[in-house]
Amino acid sequence: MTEEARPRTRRKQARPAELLAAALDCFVEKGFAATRMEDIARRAGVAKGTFYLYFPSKEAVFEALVRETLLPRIATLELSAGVAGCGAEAKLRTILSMLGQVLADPRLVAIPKLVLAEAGNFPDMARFYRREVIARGQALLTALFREGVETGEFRPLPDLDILARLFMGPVVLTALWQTTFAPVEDVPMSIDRLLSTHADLFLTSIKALTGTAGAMGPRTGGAP
Amino acid sequence: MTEEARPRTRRKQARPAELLAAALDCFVEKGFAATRMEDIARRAGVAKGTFYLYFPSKEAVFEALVRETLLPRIATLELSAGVAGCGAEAKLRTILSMLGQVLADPRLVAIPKLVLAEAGNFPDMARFYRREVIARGQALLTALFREGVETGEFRPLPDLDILARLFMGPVVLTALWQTTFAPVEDVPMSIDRLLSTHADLFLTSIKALTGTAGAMGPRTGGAP
Amino acid sequence: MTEEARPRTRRKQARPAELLAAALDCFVEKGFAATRMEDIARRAGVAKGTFYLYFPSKEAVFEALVRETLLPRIATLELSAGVAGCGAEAKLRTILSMLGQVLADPRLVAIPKLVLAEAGNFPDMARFYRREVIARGQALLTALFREGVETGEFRPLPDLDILARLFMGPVVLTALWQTTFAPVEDVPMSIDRLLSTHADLFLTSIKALTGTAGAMGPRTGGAP
Amino acid sequence: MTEEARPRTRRKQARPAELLAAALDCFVEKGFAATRMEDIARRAGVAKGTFYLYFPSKEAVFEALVRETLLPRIATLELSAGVAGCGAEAKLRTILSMLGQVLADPRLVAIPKLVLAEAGNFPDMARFYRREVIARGQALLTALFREGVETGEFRPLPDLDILARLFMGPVVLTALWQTTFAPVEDVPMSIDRLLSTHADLFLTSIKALTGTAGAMGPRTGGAP
DNA sequence: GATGAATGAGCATTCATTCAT
DNA sequence: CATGAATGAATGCTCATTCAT
Repeated sequence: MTEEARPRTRRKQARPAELLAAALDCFVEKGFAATRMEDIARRAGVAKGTFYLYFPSKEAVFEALVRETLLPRIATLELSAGVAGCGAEAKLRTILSMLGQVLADPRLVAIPKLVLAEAGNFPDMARFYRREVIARGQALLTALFREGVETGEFRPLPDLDILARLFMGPVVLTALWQTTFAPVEDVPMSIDRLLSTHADLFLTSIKALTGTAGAMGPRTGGAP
Repeated sequence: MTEEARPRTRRKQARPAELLAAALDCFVEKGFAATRMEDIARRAGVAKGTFYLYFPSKEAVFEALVRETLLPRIATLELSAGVAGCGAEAKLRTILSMLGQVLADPRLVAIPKLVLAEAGNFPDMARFYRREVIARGQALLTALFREGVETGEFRPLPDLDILARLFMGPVVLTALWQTTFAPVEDVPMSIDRLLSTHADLFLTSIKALTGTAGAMGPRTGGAP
Repeated sequence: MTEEARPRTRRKQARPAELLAAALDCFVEKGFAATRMEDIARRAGVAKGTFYLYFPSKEAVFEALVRETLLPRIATLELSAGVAGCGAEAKLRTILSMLGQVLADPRLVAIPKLVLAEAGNFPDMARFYRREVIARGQALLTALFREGVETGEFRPLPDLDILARLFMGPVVLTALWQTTFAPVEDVPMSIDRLLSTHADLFLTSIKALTGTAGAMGPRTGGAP
Repeated sequence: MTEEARPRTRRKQARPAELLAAALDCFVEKGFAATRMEDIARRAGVAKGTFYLYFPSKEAVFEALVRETLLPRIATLELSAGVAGCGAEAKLRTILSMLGQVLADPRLVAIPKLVLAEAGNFPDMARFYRREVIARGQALLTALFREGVETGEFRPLPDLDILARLFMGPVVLTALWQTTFAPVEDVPMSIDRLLSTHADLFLTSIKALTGTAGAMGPRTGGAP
């Protein structure tokens, strides 16, 4: 009843999101350039013209998609980095695990991939992504590293920017793997395993020396 | 003399390479989809039809480009990894510095970027890349890690595959940065600095504990 | 009170005229082909669909516009030509001055201009215009010339039809100028001056010789 | 032989003109807006794409058409107005007869008609026409009137600009008639008769009095 | 071999018209 | 009566590919 009460109106409200979802599906499947407007429309269950009632052009959908999907994500990350009461290491591990969830969702990883693939044709989009996603992510990580250094959790660290990039490197590689080779590849990669190994290696590299003996002790397992 | 003796023949021999070079220029500049056959032909200084005497289609150029450019690269890497007489660490650093040279050359980084961007439209190409570039690179790194462990340079390491990925992560991220955001970005990133920091962090993480006390000592700088 | 008593009814009565006015505005601004139904509707303050309650198609508005606007005009001209008590010359001058008013009003000249521009696409409209406007105007002028000849105001004149066309020529040219080049042109043309010069030249050409000597002698051809 | 020697080359040379001719045919038949690119191409006997090898857009054909057709015409008129050895009256009559030929050729009159009809959508074209056709024509006529006044052929005339417009009025009206109502009308109009009557009336109005007494007396107003 | 004119399928976008609410 | 969301046919333009010279 409620659902069908005013279908016309209800649809009207839902349309943009439906179209965006359909567009994402298409982009994921065949890439931006190879996706025809009609594909998107048909997948959303509307006629071609209907599309243009909601988005003025193919590029516009792309932009909206990036905007709607990425910004909430990064905001969430920023939030979780801001909570007090736990150390920098814990926050970094949390971030990595949240990124792990993104990496595991094909529809979510697809967006950064699209931006990368189409950046040449959409410089504005590239700039937007750089400013709103990368720069914010980098700022977030840099702040965490500094926090860790200041609290003594991490040893003195130069080049926090570079550190942030090294931290993200495996994440980016995995994103690419998931979007590019996973569809073509039977042997799956364990994202969690990779990320937790990354966390272990990376964090022990930058952590302050605790105790007397070998810092690597715990990781080496049975080292005498 | 010999070189210019039979210009017609010479040209005929050189044509495919000239066309590939022209194609790469175009792809770097405007991406695969946005490059028209005529662009490539004109840049190579031939007529549109001439192109088809050497390559049957646009896709074929792409494939040839990847084949011709990537395979020698990876072969070189394999060679340098094979030479005896130096430790695994030294070899890993050498590889990183060779990759650094690739990263610094826009025309070279462009190719993996193209593969990534167009993988969706060229599954065969993705498979080829996965098999001939990634798998071989991974095998190479895995072998090096194993070598290091066996010689006692590195501590016992599980999951060599994952390690290889972690090792490549920052390289991939940098490649993407160079091809995607560098053209749009004024603030340049120091590739060498990033890679050497990566080498330092990563290698000390996996190296066997030398000496008695804190393994991180050297890196911490002022450790007593 | 009466006027506002039943606004709904009132609006319903006024709608067609409002829509026609809006349509005319649009046609004047951007031409018939470039005017979208939505433009007209929005300018009239109604929704697109409402338009179709009053006019079945875009063409229909056009036809109604011509019908509603032109017929009263020509009727007025016919009336003023019919009044007795003044000579043919006076009537012709009156007509010219009435036409001058039409020429000075952009919204009025626009209609004939539209008919001309779109005649190819609306043969029926062209026929209607030819029959109801041109033919009646021509009949009116022919009658006036004949009247002048009969009363001795004008000299004997052959080809009254041609004369009517010559009389209207400058009017038509001015209409075109106003609708086509005036919007694009800074140097304005004095319509009144042109029309009065036209009246002077034209009328003295056809008037009977007054005074003693044959003023028009040369023109009469065979006068010794 | 010569004709078919190098058909490919020959066609290449002839194509633009063929396309222009085809376009004119289409425009004459259905107007600019209603003419589809494919109509033009098909009528020229080529494929749609071929059209774009020669003209970058629909508008471009229009412009080329106006340029190629009108400019030579007006140049011819200017030439014939420049020849010495005959009076201003003779030259005006010559001009009128040349215009008569234009008016009699449907394909020729169609062009000014198109300009008029589409001026709203192509302000540049309107400006071009105004500058290159109208202004030059007007200058030409004005010069002729001045010449006649100076040689004593014509009586002193004020407002030469207005005179030029009055002279052209019937020509313009006829042009419109031919393009707009003639296709819809069975009763044809004798162009020659109209133009020669126009010449007679108009010229005798402005000619100097040749007889004894002041023929123009009445018109000059204050002549004693 | 080399050329470049010709092709025509393909696609983004527009807009008059309909009809469920 | 009024609305405006939905439609889909229509059209300008692009570009990979072919082939006569």
